Amino acid sequence: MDMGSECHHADGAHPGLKGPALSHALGAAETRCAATQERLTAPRRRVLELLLESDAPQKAYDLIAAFGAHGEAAKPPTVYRALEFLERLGFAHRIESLNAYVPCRIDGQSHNAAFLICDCCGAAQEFEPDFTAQLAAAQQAGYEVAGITLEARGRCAACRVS
Amino acid sequence: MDMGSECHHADGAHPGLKGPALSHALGAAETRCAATQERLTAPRRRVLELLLESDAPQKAYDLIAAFGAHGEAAKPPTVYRALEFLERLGFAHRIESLNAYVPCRIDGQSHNAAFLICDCCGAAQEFEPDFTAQLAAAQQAGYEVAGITLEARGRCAACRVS
DNA sequence: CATCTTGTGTTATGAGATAACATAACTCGC
DNA sequence: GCGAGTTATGTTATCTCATAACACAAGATG
Repeated sequence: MDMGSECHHADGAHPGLKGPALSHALGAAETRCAATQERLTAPRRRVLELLLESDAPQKAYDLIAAFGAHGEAAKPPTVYRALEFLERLGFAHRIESLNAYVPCRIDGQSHNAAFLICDCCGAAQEFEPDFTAQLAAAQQAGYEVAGITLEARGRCAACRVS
Repeated sequence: MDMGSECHHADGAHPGLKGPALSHALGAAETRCAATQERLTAPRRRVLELLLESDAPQKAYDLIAAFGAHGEAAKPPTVYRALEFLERLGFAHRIESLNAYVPCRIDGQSHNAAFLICDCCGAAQEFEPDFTAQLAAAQQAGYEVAGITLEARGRCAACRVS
């Protein structure tokens, strides 16, 4: 992952999950899938695991390279299909401006997402979007909105200090 | 440009410019460049012209193919550089979720943009964004925001009728 | 247990974007 | 005008990102 060139701050905001926290998050995903007749199969679970473990947005080919337990790469469709599934169920989001993926950090799955992306350290913090104003504008224009994504770039608190 | 598979509505919202209207828009761009010591060189002007003429978001390789006056294609860097320039000056926007480009339809150039994208006919309507709520959320998280883009997908008024 | 549907494995290729380097064109001071 | 510095372009090659297409396997349903 390209961290930008300006600074080398660690991303303390989302350290990535490991051990029990990781297992718990994966278990919760299992539960939610079971409740909706969806199948969290091995490759899907593995990709979600990789996303949850990481502390920064992951490129598809990073996931492909890291997929195998012993260093073997996956084939691209394996990972892209898993990502498609995870996005559909709200377990992951694609950050368009980065061509990268993050696990969803907000509880209830929604088709909307909003990110604060640090140009400096590469961190992407998800926040609960309030799209009231934009939905009103859309309605006025006669649009029926199916989903909104918002991506703000700038500098995070840690990088502003330096 | 992929128009989606569901419908075949024409995009009446942004018919694309031609003749005097096109010349006027290009002239205005010249003026704004002159005012800021920027150079609207031939390739930049040509790419802006192609964007203004079109009635839908244009893929980079569409622009590359259409670049030459007599059907010859441009080399990719020619068009990508022009797009970079046009984005920097606020004459064009990239729509991340489409990998496509549109001319700016809002007067004052800003680093923010918001789009309503029709899944059905492919139209992308720019609207004046009110990011008050999101900027407040960003500030609370300690972020210094340099730019925001918002992309809403759904169905436009014309496509909802059918 | 036949069949339908959904998911996976695999190969190949398509689409989107940029690195690197040489050349040309502005611009500014003289 | 003209040399030096800067900005833009032309060109080749390559890199990154994503999907089409088809065969096979696994779970679901009657």
